[in-house]
Amino acid sequence: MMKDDLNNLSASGLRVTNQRMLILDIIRRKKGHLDAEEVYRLAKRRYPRISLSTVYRNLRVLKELGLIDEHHFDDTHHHYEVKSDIAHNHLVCTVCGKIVEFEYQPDQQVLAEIGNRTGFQITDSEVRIRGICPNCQSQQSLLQTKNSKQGIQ
Amino acid sequence: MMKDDLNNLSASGLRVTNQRMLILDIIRRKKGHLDAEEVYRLAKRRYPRISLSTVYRNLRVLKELGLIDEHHFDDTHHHYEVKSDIAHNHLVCTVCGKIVEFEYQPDQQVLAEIGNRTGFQITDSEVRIRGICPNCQSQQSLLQTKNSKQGIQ
DNA sequence: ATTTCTGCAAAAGGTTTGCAAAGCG
DNA sequence: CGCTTTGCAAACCTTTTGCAGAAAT
Repeated sequence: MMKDDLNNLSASGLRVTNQRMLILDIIRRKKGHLDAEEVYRLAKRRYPRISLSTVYRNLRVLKELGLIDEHHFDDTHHHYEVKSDIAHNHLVCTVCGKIVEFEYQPDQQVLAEIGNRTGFQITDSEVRIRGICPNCQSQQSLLQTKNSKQGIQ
Repeated sequence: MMKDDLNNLSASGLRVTNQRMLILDIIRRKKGHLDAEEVYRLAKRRYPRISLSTVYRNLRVLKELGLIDEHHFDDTHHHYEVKSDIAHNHLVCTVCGKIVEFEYQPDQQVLAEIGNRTGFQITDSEVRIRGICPNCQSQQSLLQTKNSKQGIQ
């Protein structure tokens, strides 16, 4: 836990509880994108009596504090990740849902121009690429091979 | 309704029902992004006995046929729009949820390079920009003016 | 005639909330 | 001690599903 977190919290009249810090720590340590259920599962290992609603409540608090970001990659779960300064873009596998980050900064002038044209005050941007991950590609070709042997199309 | 739609549907063994065509027509006519509830509301005006579950079922069918796209901009609703060939990127207002489209094509070489590096087979990309729309900007400044007069920070 | 589709109502599944007790400052 | 936070259970809300009757091919 960093000093800044304490400042962030107390400045907002929020309290530093074990549960809160635990949840933040879990998201920080874990590379990748966790959903609420996964955070809950990991949190219980270190603090068994934590409840799922506490996880949800704190994910919201941390999001509002700007310490974490919330994404909606698919239609079922929200995903959370640490907020970072570098542009974090996402590659999403349309088969298994796997998410891989990559760095890429769209042309700033183009963004500014879009802001001007639309009147939007731009806060951040993300490039999202959809595709099929290596693992699912090989599984699909296996499946096709198997099916063609059986005469299934 | 276009001839192609009939071909698409019958080739898949699907039937051309009033409800199905109505839903497709509504999404085609409406500029912007509708959620299921809005499609339902609009559909009922033209076909009052349609049910919400029929809307959901057909949104899924049309999505699987590739006639419409589904997006997850916020944490509550799915949004649907006609599928188009040009890259359609989205500007999302973080205050009111308003969505504005814009055209912009990220550098193809860069995308290909990301595909190579990660092993993903890329199907499509989208640039998503978050910001505050003109309308919400003016409402916020109004609010600030009002609050500062009352001594609220 | 056969198969798909619809409307209704009920279920599912992720997320939120009310409340009394516990915990932080 | 006062106010926030927690755990539990119940509520919520969007989306999905089972089923019997209606509609399309």
